[in-house]
Amino acid sequence: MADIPTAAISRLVTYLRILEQLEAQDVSRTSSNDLAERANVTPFQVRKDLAYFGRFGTRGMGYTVAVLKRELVRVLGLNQTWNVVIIGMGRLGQAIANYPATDYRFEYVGAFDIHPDLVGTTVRGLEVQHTNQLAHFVQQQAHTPGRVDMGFIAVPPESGQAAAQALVGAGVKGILNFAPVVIQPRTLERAGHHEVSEEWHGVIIENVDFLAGMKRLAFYILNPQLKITDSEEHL
Amino acid sequence: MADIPTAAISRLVTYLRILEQLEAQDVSRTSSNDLAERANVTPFQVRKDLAYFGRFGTRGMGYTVAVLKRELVRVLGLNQTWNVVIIGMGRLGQAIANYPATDYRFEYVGAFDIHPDLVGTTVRGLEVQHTNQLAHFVQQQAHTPGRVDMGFIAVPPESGQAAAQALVGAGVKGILNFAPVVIQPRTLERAGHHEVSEEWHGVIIENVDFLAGMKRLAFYILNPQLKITDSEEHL
DNA sequence: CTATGTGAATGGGTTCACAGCT
DNA sequence: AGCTGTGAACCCATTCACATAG
Repeated sequence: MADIPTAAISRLVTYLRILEQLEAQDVSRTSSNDLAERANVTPFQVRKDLAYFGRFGTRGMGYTVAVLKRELVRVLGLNQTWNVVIIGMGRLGQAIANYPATDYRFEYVGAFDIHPDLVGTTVRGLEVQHTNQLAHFVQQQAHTPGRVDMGFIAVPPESGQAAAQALVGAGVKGILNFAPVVIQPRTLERAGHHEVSEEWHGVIIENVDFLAGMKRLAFYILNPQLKITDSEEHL
Repeated sequence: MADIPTAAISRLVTYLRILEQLEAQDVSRTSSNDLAERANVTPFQVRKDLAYFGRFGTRGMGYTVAVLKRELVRVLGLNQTWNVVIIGMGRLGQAIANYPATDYRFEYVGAFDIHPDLVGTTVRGLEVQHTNQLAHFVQQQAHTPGRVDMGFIAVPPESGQAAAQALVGAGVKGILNFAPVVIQPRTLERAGHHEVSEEWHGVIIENVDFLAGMKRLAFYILNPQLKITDSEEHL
């Protein structure tokens, strides 16, 4: 397995969501055509995306919803538990923690903030700890079932890099960054150097930035002639 | 102006954020190299992206922060007011409405929900109205300075399409969708038909989906060999 | 000499046509 | 016959090299 377009991964997530929907409606069979229509892509795209990972259908028949769903869950790594810590428990962090139906065994195991008013409060059953406890907490959990797999950054933009640094320094390999700032995959002191420092090696950063979404939307509304039927349909 | 990669727009938003940062630090000049490093892209990319819209630099010198910032603000359409309604005032809708420093004149002018416990409450100075008032509200504001330019969808996924339909039916041309569902650019009854119905013509949909972000992150952590230095750096 | 702006080349993602099962 | 799976064609975004301006 090598060389898979990142956009394909985003689409797989969409296909999976559609399959869940179909299963909830007791639909047991589907096709590349059906999936394509529901995902707003072409049937070619659906088949190609799936082909990166295997052969999940039956020629002449289509796909079995349950089978394809199971396979996509496996491909995406959603049949295992992912333990998450959140840094920044302001309104955004709280909204994330309390978002309903975080299906697929994403478990929030730690919540951190630096604000005295928040430290000690309880959010979704977690006592908010001071961020300076993060490294200690992560190392404490390292060899237990509560091992920290990902960190979510929900702090103000000016604290984003420091939060990322704290996570990476503690050994966390995956970051979902909600702060409107570009996380530099290197230590701050070394910014300017292009070498990725050792502790940042293999760290994955995903961004979720709704302020950017607002601004893109403004642009596209002003420039509708750039007929982007999908704009960022699959982000 | 024609044929601009959608990814370029995402990057412009990033460049603008960097320019704001530089301005706040009283840095008055920059270069494609400097911007590239801060945005985690190549200098070629920066220059090409800017070239789609004009010539903003001085050869041999670089860019003036204030000038480039002003030009990007203009290009992105952020020197005008954008009036926004939010549908869905649960935790997510509230977090969005209260997010600090929604700079650049995005103004929340209406908040809607169908839940009786929420209707009538006040969020960021707005009285939450019942969603069935949406069309009336939008039409009432249509020819006033409070004209609705965009709608944000922050409802549960099963209500996403209905919320979009309500917005489009009311004449709103831009949708920022936070619900984990693919909005179909057609009326529900006509789903299955490929023609985009009249009222959906020219409607722009942008998606912000953090559940999808979590799932992509899980995949990339499991498959680090797909060395995606940027994964979805610019979404 | 420095750094932008841009036409040309490259590379990779999407589209296509059809081969391959059922 | 029907629909998947896939090598090849195509197309478009990124990369590059260099001409241009200061």
